[in-house]
Amino acid sequence: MKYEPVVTESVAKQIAEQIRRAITNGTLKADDKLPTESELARQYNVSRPTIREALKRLAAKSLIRSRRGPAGGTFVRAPSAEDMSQDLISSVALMVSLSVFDLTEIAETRHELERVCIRLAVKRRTEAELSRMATEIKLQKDKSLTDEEFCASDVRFHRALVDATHNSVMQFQMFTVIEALQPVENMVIFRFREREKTIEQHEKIWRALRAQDLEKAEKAIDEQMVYLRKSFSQAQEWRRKRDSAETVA
Amino acid sequence: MKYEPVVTESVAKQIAEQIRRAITNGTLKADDKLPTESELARQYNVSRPTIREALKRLAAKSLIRSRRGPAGGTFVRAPSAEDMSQDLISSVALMVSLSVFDLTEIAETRHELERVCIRLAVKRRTEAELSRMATEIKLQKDKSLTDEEFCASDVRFHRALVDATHNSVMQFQMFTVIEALQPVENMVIFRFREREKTIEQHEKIWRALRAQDLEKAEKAIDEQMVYLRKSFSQAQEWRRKRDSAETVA
DNA sequence: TAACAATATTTGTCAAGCAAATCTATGAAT
DNA sequence: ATTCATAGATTTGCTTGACAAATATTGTTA
Repeated sequence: MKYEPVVTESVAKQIAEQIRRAITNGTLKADDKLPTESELARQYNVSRPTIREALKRLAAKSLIRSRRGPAGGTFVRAPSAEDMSQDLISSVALMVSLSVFDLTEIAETRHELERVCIRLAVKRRTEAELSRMATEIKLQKDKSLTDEEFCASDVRFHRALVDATHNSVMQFQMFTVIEALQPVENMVIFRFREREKTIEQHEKIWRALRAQDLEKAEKAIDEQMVYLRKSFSQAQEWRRKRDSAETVA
Repeated sequence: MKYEPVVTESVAKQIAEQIRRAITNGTLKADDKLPTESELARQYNVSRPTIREALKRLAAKSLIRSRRGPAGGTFVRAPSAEDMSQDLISSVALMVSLSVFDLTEIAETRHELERVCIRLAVKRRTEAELSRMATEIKLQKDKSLTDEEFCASDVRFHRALVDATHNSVMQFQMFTVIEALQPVENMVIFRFREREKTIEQHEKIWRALRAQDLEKAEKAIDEQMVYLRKSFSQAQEWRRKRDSAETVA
């Protein structure tokens, strides 16, 4: 007979959870130093390897960092938005590769979020973002750019657009979907998209943003997305054909 | 003189990263069994505790799970959207408590995302979601409900609204901001919001959704958010006063 | 045949210690 | 006296070896 998975959680996990709570509820603050591993082992009445397993769990979530040496030890680390963004992006990438998330849904979400961004950006964009975007557009016109460089510039352009919302939560959310779509988007750009058309759309967005013309801006975003989706389904079609060809062969 | 933090990453971290990549790129699939810890230790030429530290890092990200016994071992676990959502929510909650994210920004993001949701939901809502929402509205009218129960019902109402988009990525994103705002929102409801007004707004949203009337739906959402923000700033004001009073005392 | 017990396998934990990093303080050379 | 090098001291990183607990399998007995 099969046993049900045991309910008792490992000591290491419990300790990790306890420390995590201490961080969450403010008992442990950023840059606070935890006791040494030996000290923790004594306090919790467990061995040092067990403590280490607990700490590694927290380190995996970048809640703590450790340094060796006399002034070293384990310190609480305030997770930055960047850290979390990176984590989230890699998780989403994994789920896309496992087909948990559908690319079509990601594309739709991106479109809708970008519409939101443009609404906010039209109101709040500063010269800083406008000039960042202008720089990228200029760069994109350079015919000697490789496809990789062009894609990277495309990402930077959209990042500047998101930054123009001046809302860090919005940025956080948006980066996730932008990055999750990036592999496919690169493929699309490599195979099907003409640079001229992309640049033209970027310029439309930029002009609308500079003029703070919401209507034109939304139209530009929609147009861009219609085009991206068309290329995107072309790419999927192409990939479908290639896959079925491989199956036959 | 201070040393720069050492560049060499720990062996355990490298191994964890290697296994993570194997999962990401499909070399290891869901429910695949990894070699035993001893076997891995032999393969990587490290000790078992080191392997365990690596595995615990992955377990912390719920990429693997372990069972004891002869048929036990370490198995690759396909992370579900639920897992990830939970992870993300707890991370965001932490960052809110550390003031990395501003509540005003979260509120704005939620408003904008909810506008997006309503746009999609108006087109795609099914009877299932409509009836879930109706159930909650009915429940909310029960005067004997505790504040906690009322809040929980409020969350379920909005969850149904998000589900009506039938876009799992959108749901994923939305749950994050809903949950991140929840503690404050509860406080607001407890102290400042009148239930009748909240219910009235829910009903407006529901009717617009049933009629698939986009204009009315957007208006209802906007109205709700104006009200929420007003209560929200009242609550912040109240908290500010309480804090400064404490400082004086 | 069915219930039960022994056994093997695998993760969980412990113990003690060495290695590597790195800060601090001491001492030597200028 | 000041600066530089060097020798501890301290803390994490890692190893070895072993035992404990969980649990599937296999054999034994009623």
